[in-house]
Amino acid sequence: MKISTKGRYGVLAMFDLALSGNEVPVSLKSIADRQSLSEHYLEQLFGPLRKAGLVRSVRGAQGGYLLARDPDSITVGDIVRVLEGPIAPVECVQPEAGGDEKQLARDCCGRPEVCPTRPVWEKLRDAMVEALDSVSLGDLVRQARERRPVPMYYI
Amino acid sequence: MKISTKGRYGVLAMFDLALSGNEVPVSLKSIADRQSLSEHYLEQLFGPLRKAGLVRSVRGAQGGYLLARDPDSITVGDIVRVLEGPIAPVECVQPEAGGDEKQLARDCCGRPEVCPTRPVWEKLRDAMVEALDSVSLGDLVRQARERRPVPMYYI
DNA sequence: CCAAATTCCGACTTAACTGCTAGGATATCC
DNA sequence: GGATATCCTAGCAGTTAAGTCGGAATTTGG
Repeated sequence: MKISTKGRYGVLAMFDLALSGNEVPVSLKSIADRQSLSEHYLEQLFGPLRKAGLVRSVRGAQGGYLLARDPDSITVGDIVRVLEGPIAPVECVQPEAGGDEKQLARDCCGRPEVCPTRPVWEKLRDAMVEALDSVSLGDLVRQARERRPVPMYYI
Repeated sequence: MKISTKGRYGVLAMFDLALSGNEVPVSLKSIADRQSLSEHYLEQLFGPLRKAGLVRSVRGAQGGYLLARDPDSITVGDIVRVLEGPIAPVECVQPEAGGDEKQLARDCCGRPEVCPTRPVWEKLRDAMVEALDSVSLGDLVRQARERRPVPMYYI
């Protein structure tokens, strides 16, 4: 029941990007240094994030990444879905909503009748989706600024 | 973000136990047959479940397992915690409640200041705990009976 | 135009975990 | 006493997690 480092590091890196203002590109190296992550490993995460349209890249010296959208419009759920796949505690409740749920319900667990435990997993899935989609990068940035007023040189 | 087969099979097997009335012991073999699971694999799950006090065992011929408590007092969360460990999306929010949360908060992610993404994981954890603890075996049994009125021989 | 910085891409590695299976000891009912 | 069970420990093949490595392509500053 854990999310992997992909999800954790991905959210942290995206938070870092959001906190950095989004005016000039931010290099993975600087993110890796600030957040104590492996630069090479971050590369693996930003490929999918770019393809999913959550970040834009700028190649070459002084290049890096920028959020592709407003921080308030990017939820933690968006990031997790890209890096970890569909938010679902078990495969048979993966579509997350609508679609061919009805059909899935019948085949679930390889039995013809409806799986008796399915309702719990659906409830769990919905709770997870709600929790992750209700928090945006903008929210995280504002929370962080409250705790540590402004990124300034006190010392 | 998936729960493993331990959790899935465990909940299904406990549901089977609850559905079976809890008057005579139910053997793992019969559960395995009904739910299409491996008997040997179920054994691995019922050791911990017994040690955690969720089921009682009766050894010998005509033996098997019984729920140790009222089906309404055993939640899906109880079962999942035994078989999958603490319900928490990341390690640094594991205590689930109270305790030395404050202290953990500071050391989280190996940095001295508070981890900026921690609030999301706490929110997710709480949502998961609430979803899993709000459903009992009794609830599942009643739901199942509604759909398939009574376990009777129709054919 | 060159060198440094940086994204981009794919392969490789190591360790741990998952999902079983095997075999046997012990207890109990008929 | 034999069939039926739980109990316990070990092993094992396949997958995944978490990174590492090396190098190509692209851009900027000097």
